[in-house]
Amino acid sequence: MKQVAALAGVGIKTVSRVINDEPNVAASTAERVWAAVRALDYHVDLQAGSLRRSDGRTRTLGLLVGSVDNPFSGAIQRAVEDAATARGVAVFATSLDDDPDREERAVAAFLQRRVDGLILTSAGRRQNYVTHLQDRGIPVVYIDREPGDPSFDTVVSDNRTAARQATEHLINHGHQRIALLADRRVIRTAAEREQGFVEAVRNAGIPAALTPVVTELADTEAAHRALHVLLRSDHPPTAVFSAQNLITIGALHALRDTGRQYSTALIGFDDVPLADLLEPAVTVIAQDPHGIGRTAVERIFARLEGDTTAPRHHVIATTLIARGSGEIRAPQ
Amino acid sequence: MKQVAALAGVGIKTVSRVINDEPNVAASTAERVWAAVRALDYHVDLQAGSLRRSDGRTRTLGLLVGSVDNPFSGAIQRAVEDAATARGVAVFATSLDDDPDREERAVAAFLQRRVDGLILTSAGRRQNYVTHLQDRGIPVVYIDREPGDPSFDTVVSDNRTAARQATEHLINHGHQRIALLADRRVIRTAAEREQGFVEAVRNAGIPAALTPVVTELADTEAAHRALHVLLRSDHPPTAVFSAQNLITIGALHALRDTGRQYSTALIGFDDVPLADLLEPAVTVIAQDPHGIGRTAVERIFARLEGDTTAPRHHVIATTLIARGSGEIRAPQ
DNA sequence: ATGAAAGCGCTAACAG
DNA sequence: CTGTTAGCGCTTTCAT
Repeated sequence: MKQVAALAGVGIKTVSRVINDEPNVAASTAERVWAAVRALDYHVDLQAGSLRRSDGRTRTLGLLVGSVDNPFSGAIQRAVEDAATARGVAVFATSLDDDPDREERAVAAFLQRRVDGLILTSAGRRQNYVTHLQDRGIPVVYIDREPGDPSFDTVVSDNRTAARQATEHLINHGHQRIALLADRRVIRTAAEREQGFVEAVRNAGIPAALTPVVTELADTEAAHRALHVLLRSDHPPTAVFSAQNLITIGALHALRDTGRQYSTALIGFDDVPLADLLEPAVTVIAQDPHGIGRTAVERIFARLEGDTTAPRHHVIATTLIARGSGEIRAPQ
Repeated sequence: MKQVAALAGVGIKTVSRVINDEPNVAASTAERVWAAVRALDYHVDLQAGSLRRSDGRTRTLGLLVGSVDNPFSGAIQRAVEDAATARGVAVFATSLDDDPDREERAVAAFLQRRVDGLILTSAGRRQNYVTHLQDRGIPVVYIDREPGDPSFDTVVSDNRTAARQATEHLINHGHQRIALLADRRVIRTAAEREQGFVEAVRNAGIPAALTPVVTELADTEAAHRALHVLLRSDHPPTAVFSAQNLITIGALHALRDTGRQYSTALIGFDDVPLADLLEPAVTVIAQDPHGIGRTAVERIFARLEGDTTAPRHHVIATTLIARGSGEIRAPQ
């Protein structure tokens, strides 16, 4: 900036004024400054500026998602990026991998870089960093999973209701022997989806013995194996509710292996790519990751702009998309 | 940091030494400092530090990909993140959307935040920012597409050879009427894939009249419509090479619409999710986005660690994965 | 309309 | 082994 000032023959503060579009600069002066900026290909140092700026903002956000390499997270990230970029804010994106240690390290890394706000997926375990965030006045929004602390803004899907809806859909198509395939119970969303499943089954008066519940399925392969075993058992399920997208993919493989894809009903939680091109096409409960991301980032910016109202708990709608696999009727 | 120093009863520089793990601090002093750090939940300000640090590093990288909401980009981003996080470096990820203006703005935003290095996908048009990057000594790696300037490190797939290989695969299965569906020609990779296609067809002595080339397909819908028209024509292609993943999805829809999925051969460039579960399963040329990301970030760190050897041009291997759709033989 | 001086939180250089 | 001083690039405050 000093160099720009020298080249334009003005004081350093005048350059600052021009760069930041502040008033009280003669048009001719501004033009000389811009010319110098172009000549030197000068770019302000936003970080140095934030050190002295009264609001202390770095124009930076931290985003912690399941994994950037996952369509659900990717859609969230894209929504956040779009809103942030429009306001001149850049986004640090980090993957969580459902690991509480990673969560803690990621938040520490964000703090060391003085992000203006945080959008976080929590790995579950209550972290003690959160109280400090409150004190520091850094806006935080938890997405996808409730942190168990109602003093934060949250943006989630109603996992329990959606899971109950999916299960009722299967029951309405005549099924009783319905298997649940779910992720590890420590993951809050997995537990909520299991609750919804159990409620639907219980409300319908179906004996628990008919509805095997397999949890702790951490990846596609585990889901594949688990369903394979169930389908080969003496009393195989006539319908399956797979409570997460990777699990759905494992379930699809197992159904294919055993040739049951046309006779066993399947509903998956989370949409899967190309679900409509499979045979049968896959019925799913679709979340709205774009809506989740957009809502979260809007909340952050509202807080940054001074909104001090009570924490908001947004529930983003899910949609049951009937494509065929979920409408296969139970054998008589 | 001043507060920590006060609480620990030491000078500010001693705190700095402890935080940065520098030598010449008594164990007992260090322990007192750490206690104060924990008590205040203190986090260094990396940005303030970089202002004064001799190497000037911000421990930050800029990554520009097609779109963070895209499996190919996501895999690249994940690989970059993993290597960066391991070294205490955070990553700004931004989406390009094949828009030269976005490219320019994204690079400017990275520069204003003083990233240590840049991993870029270029939107094509030669940008004049690049010369300044060179002068400034900021390491840059171009990925996915050659920038046309050999003075940068690059990490790409051999699009032309891979496209030729895919086309030859179709020819070897007896096809002559082969259609090419491709993206806009201004995108360098699209042009290269078209070249490979044309070479293979020409080498086989197939008349150009038999091999319709449709380019400028910017999205799934356009590809869907284009192939639909071809399949309904008097002399429909017996094989299709779709030169990008969204185009492949559009092609799959068109084949399904017209009931030709079992009689028309298809090879796609880029793997698509669940390709193995479709019927027939989809044969593809798979790129290695993880390998691209890993190689690019390693190049950046090598340059940051002082590697001043000539620019390297990495070509990451592609793989033809034969799953069925590409092995459908031409009708006699 | 413009500029000079101070200081944000930190690390480099040097002194003790 | 520890502390003091200066200054990174910028914005704030205040003077002109």
